Amino acid sequence: MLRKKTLEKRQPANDRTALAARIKDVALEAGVSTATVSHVINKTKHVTDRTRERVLGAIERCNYYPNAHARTLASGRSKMIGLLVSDIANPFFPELVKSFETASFDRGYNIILLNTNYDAKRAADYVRRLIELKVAGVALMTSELDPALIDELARKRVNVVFHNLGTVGQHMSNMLVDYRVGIEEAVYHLVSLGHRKIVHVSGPACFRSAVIRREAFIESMLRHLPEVPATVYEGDFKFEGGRRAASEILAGGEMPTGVVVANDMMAFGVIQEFRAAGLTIPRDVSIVGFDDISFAAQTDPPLTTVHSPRLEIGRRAVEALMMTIERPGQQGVEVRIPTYLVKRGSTAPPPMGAR
Amino acid sequence: MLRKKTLEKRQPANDRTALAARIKDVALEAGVSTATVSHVINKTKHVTDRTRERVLGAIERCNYYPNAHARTLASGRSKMIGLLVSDIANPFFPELVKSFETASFDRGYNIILLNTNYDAKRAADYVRRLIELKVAGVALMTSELDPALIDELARKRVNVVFHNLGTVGQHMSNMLVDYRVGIEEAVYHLVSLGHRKIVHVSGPACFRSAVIRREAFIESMLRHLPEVPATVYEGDFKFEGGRRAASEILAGGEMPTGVVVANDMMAFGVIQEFRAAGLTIPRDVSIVGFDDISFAAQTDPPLTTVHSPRLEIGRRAVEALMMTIERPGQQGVEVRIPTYLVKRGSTAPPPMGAR
DNA sequence: CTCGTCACCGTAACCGGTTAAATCCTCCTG
DNA sequence: CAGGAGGATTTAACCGGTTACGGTGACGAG
Repeated sequence: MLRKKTLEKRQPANDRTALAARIKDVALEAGVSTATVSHVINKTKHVTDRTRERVLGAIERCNYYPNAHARTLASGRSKMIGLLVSDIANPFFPELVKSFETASFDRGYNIILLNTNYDAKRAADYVRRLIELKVAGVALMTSELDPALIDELARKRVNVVFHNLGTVGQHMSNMLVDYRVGIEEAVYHLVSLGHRKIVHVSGPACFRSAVIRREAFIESMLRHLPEVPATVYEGDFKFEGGRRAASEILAGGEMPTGVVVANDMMAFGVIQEFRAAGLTIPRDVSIVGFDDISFAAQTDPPLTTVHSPRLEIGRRAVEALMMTIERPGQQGVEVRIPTYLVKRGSTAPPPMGAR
Repeated sequence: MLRKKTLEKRQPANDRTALAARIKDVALEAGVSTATVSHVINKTKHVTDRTRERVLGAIERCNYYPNAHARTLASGRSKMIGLLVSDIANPFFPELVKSFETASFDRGYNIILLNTNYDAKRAADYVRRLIELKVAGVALMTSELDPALIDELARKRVNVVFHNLGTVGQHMSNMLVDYRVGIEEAVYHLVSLGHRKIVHVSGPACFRSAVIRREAFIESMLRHLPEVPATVYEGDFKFEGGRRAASEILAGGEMPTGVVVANDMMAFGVIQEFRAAGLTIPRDVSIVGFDDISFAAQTDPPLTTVHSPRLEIGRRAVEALMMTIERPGQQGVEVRIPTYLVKRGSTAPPPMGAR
């Protein structure tokens, strides 16, 4: 890769244009110094109109693309953001990624997407790579994070934004998605329709989000129906888990009239299993999902579900990062994002006999 | 960002460990030159076991992370790949991205995800950024690509892999997904079930993939039912477009017994609209989708659809890129990936009266 | 004992930019 | 007309690595 010595370096700029022109070639072509070219590109110093035009013309003629690596190396500023997600194929993430990407793009940043696949070791490997890349910031939209990693990020003074995790601090922000309000609205919705036998199908206990939703459900039940014991079936956040939970419910003693499910995929599984058993939704049982994935509006019946604002999470996460990137030493922020119920067709008053 | 002069540079390594240790600090700590450290890290030259251990120890003690930018700048080799997609929220892409990411990770590459949102201007902007980043390669998994852009990539000798597009050439490969075989299987499947009145709901004519599927449908019909005119309704690749197409079909004269739909989302729309009109799937009408998105297996009835192997596309795209990255000057490859029919519950023999 | 070879390691140029500080003009003021 | 003042440019050090090339010491052969 090293260029041959003196002679070749003196070759006219246009010999290089076919390949990669360097700032030096542009400077030569424009008859100015590399510093001036740099200042024109970055608008870091005032330059005469005439000079600027000469430089811009030269850039054009050389078909010059500044080398981003040389740039960040010299300036210490990078235009890249790392985005860690657990599983991009999980319908929760694509929209989050999309809005995150859009918001980053608008600010001139590129994102490096990292899919941990729920693997903590892999997440650790990724974090190391991101540090080596000297990224401007990292968004950790996953849950499987070793505290040691977070320490490492803190030591390296990397700007970070978490998703329902770490405490905020120097260059560390947190997106606090409030699952509670959504679950509360869901339970209240069913209760005000007249339901009293309401159960919950939760996610796996190893997911923090699942636990929070579960606890929120229990709390809400206690608030609205203190005399009814809150029953919970554990699923796996997947379609099959929903089916299994539903068949457990069917096998159990008393049939509930309302089910609050911890995510939409499982809710679909529950619905399918109930249907297979001859029940009609929402006539016999009301179902509430969680997430409001894009499909939820288009199933039959359309799913009543708690909307978790993925677009907003992505956008606000970038904003939070920008805050700490642009003002180093600034304290991070805690952004609270509420969830809310979207009423559709999978809920209705309980059947007469069950009231 | 520039460090203060001479004195500070002489400070002992451990003053820097808290921040970012440089290769120089590691060399000092190990009592060797930076060249040796570099060789140990990259295994580019043989080094005594004793020396290697000293270096590794120093790296450990300094908590040293090599600067990736300095590395690519000096070596001219980058460990990043650009991945352009049209819309990550489109259910076709997440799995593709996932397998692409996994395959890249395994080879030590990081991916930069770029979402063009079907916007050619944006795609152009992205390509420019990627060139500035001197990425090792670019995967263009979108359709809205200006030929001028492709020229630019060719001029800059960037390794590229397309998705059903550009011809292969120097450092340019192509993933040729064969929609034809899948459509053919779909039509043949319906024909052998006894269907004769089969129509197609296509995607918008501005999508190349939609046009190919449409033409494949017409061809297959001509092959199997030369006496029946092939009817096509144009949709938009979205749920709503499916519904609209279905209502057109219902409004039209003769009701078909089989519908081949150009993607699954529209197929769901078609099914919903037919149901609303009192029809039962597949008793009254058989529906075949295209894509085999993960939901397809879990709807009611499960959707018979053409599987388009997204996981394989991602994996093979990375392989193709690696080929041209590792052997520069090598001709690109054309990878042909077939699609195939997955029979599920949305197809059945036509109703008796219609045979 | 001298010399060549070989294995190992260090020196220093270079990658392509940024930017503090120095230089060079031009113009204004006393 | 000398002496700044101040804006436009240039000079050159630096970012943190890689790597061609040269130097050094041990050792075997002549």
